[in-house]
Amino acid sequence: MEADLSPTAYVVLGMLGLGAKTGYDIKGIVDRSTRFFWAASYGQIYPELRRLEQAGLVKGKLAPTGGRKRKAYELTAAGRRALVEWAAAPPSMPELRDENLLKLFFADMLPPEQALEQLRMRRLGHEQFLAFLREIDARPGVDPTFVGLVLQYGIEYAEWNIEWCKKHERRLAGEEAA
Amino acid sequence: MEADLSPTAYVVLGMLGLGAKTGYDIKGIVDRSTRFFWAASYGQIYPELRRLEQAGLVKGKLAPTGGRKRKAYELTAAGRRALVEWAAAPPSMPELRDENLLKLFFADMLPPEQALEQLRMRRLGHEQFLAFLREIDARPGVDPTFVGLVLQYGIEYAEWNIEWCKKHERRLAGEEAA
DNA sequence: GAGGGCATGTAAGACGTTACATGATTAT
DNA sequence: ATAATCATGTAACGTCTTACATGCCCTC
Repeated sequence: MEADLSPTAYVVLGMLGLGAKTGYDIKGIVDRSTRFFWAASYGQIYPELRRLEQAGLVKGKLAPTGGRKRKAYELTAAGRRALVEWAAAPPSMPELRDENLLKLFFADMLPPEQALEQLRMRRLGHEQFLAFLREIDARPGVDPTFVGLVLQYGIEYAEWNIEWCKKHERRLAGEEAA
Repeated sequence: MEADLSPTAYVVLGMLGLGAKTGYDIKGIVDRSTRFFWAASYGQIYPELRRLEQAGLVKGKLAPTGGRKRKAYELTAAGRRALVEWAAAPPSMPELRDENLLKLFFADMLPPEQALEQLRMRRLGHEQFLAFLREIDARPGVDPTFVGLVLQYGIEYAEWNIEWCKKHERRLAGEEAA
């Protein structure tokens, strides 16, 4: 019905749907949840909130905490509809953006030992990432089903990557020795 | 040593390193290789080639095919150094961009059956993606080690995603029935 | 009273996509 | 002939990051 919005606009709508109130709030939740597969900065969030308000998809009211300026937003009925419509639409072909994979792709330019080292470092990156996600997972509080599912996805994805790197590290190290 | 370049600049350098000659060439190879984890359009490639030439990292010479305008590029020594330096640098924390995962994250907004349908569609997307990669894999021609490794990564990644979706489809379908 | 968290915002610039425009060559 | 492929490019627009600027509230 309405203009098509950017994925980031849906992040904003979605976070309001999950109970975020302010722009600051949204940023905080994004940083602890979606940021590893979809990040957002203040420079996007605040202007986006205003655009969405103008489009009638969210409604904000001033809700200062003492003397501290604060604007609390809510989804409107139209905003909720837009969010649901987007969430139900069929997903497109997977297309991600992984700079580290790009480095690996061009690792043939490196001497073999350094190329292998790239693989090890990729593994380390995912090990750190796994630790980060496990920490989030350990926090008390019950997540909605799919929020929890995606966190679980992140954990299993990191684990899978670690195993994948190990497997190919072994293989390449063996070939190099041979 | 030199200014820091965008990942896309390294895609251009890297493809020249792998034997691409023209901008058109680079685009074609990207579309058949890195585009699922790093895409690039003509609107980036041609201006980037000129920037890189000005920076002395690539060198182009006119090499028309008959009456058809054509400019063939090569890496300079400095260009090769810049590429190797980047490829050897430690990778950063994984940060990808997956809009479909975002939809899944917000699927709690949907009625359970439609949410489950999102999971099924994510699986279908990865099945198509797998078919696409297998076709590339079946083409004759020997890829350099890490180019082949990353293709293998794509295939295993898609397979893993398919299994992951199946597992959670079963689980959620069971819970829904219960 | 100092530091950290809460809260809002902007400006500049980098990055990237889409749509358009043009034309030669090769295969059917 | 005509469609596909080779080949180059630009302009407009949209997206996103970074760095900066501001100020209140609460805890130590």
